[in-house]
Amino acid sequence: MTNWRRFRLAGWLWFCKWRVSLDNLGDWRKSTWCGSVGESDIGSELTLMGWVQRRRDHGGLIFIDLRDRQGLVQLVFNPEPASEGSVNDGKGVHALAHTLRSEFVLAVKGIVSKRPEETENPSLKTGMIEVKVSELKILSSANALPFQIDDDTDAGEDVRLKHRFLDLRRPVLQQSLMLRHKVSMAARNYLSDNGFLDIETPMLTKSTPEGARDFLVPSRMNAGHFYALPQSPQLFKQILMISGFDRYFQITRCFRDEDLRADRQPEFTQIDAEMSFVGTEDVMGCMEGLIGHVFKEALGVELDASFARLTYDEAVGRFGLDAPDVRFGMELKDITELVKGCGLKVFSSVAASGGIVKVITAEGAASFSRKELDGLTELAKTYGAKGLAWVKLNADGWQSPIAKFFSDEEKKAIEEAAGAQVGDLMLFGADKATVANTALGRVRLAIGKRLGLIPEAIDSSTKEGFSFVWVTDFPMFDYDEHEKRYNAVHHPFTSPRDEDMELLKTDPAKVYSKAYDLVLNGQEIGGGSIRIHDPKVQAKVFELLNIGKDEASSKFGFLLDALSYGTPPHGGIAFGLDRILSIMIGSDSIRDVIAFPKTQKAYCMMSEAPSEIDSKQLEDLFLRVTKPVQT
RNA sequence: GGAGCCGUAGUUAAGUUGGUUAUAACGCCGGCCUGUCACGCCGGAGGCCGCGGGUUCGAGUCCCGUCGGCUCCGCCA
Repeated sequence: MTNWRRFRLAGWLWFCKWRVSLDNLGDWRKSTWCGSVGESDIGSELTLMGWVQRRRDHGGLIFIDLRDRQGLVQLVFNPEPASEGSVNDGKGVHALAHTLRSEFVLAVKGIVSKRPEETENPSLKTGMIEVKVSELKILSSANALPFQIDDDTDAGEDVRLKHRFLDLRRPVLQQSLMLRHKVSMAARNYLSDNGFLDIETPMLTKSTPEGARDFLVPSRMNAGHFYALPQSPQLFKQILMISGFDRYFQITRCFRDEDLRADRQPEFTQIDAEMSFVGTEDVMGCMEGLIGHVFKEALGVELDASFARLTYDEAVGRFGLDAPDVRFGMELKDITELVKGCGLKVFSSVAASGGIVKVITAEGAASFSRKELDGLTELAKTYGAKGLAWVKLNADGWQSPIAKFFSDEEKKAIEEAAGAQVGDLMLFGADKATVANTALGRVRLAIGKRLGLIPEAIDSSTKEGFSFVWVTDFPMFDYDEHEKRYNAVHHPFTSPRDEDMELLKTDPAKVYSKAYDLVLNGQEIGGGSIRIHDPKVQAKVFELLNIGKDEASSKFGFLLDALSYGTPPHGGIAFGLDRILSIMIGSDSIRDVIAFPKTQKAYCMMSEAPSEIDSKQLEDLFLRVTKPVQT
């Protein structure tokens, strides 16, 4: 490079830095997505727009990976002059390219060319071609980034959530949200094609202290009165059935002011549907069609036409949980009768006092270390178990702290009931039924993971990755020992089974409902029921739930009123869209499928909501904050 | 309400028994570089060790509290 040329270039670089104004888009329009440029475009001039993924500046040659939602394409900047009449002459384009940094937004015109021999990049969709840039516009510059825009970025989730606008540029999140769009469109199309009408229900609605805590909205027009954000459109969709719409659906936000989990956000999205003149099988059948359509459209996976069924009692009895993971066996076996007279007091006394003793057998797990067993015991304890007895079945018999309490006959009978072979590990839960089932059910899942029976990453390209099961026939009520009253297991509008109607009066604890949950890979992804359409039955259920006449009429008066004006038998279901998606993409957290999720303290790290408000706003709403502001 | 894990440059991490000037990688800034694609090479800047208190001659390190993130129990009809 001559001194003169060096001087000219230095001048250009100085000019590029000095100039503060960015280029205007002008009449440039993109001709295609960066990630969609292909070999068929070779030879043609394209206009591309996107973000600078990475710059590889060789001093002479400069390579830029330009990114948009479809992918990357390599731009090449040559120092040679470009064609006449371009917005920058060739040297200008090249010099300008030196100033490019990560996440600058560019518009370029250039010729698509086949890459020279040996420089193709097979790991890139567009790796056979590159774009030789003749004209460049810098539409926007960017500050140094808090983290790399990259699928395997190493930044923590809190950093990413604070800069969610950058996080969302990562291809993996772009793809998740595109999948979300596909799922939601497929659901809409299926439901619409099957006669369901999309009808909106209010977001400002009535607080119903039953169930989850409400998010409340103060009413300026009505001092001291509050709306609640809907926990679900439950009552409104039933009203729509009573109004004669016959089939309704909505993909809608629901709000619950409860503590968060990996699979629970304060606002989440339901695919909500309701149908008239149907029974449980009609709803389940129709929804199998919905789920099948969604998986086909969104993932290209052809599911079985119908899903497995388990009653609630079977699910809890065999798997310990009402959302069973049926991808593997290791079922719970009841040995209460066998241990009634055994020498181990923990077992015999539980058996004698109405509790249950159950066992699971982990194949080949006799090799588990003491540490692993302790870990499983700790796990069982978090679910209320007092401990977790274990037996390693070795060639020479039981290796176990509890071995000495059992006779040879008892051991043999237990092994047989448990289906245990030499080399297996038996784990026992002894407690009241709910505790023993839950604890063993959870231990079963932990061992399933440990033994690889639950795959670490599911294969979302085949139906084998997805294990659906309906859980039906839930109990109507469970008894709240603290408050000494019945609670609705599903919700207070769920219909009892026809054959159990009489039991409502005599033995409510034995009444089963027409409720059903859909479980996918051990996670509840949806649930619904046939509703009560007889006001007399509804009144009886309220009575059992200890909801008095006045209370019922003040909380649900409009529904009770509506029920008495000609109500079709009806029922429906709601799916957790976020949960379905997180399973589809193999994530443990629904935050990965929500554009702007909140932290465990229900805080948005990007917008910094919730926040304090100024006193004028409070005055308008007739509110006074009593919490100490800050100490 | 409770349990556990975590918090050190922009980011991710290391930091010994409590002991000189707190390391590294990536990123950033500057220079060189015409076939790279995690480009390469040379140089440089960058720190309230989350915050507050305590123990100590001395604290990133030990103790107490607190704030924040994550996971879980309770809660989520």
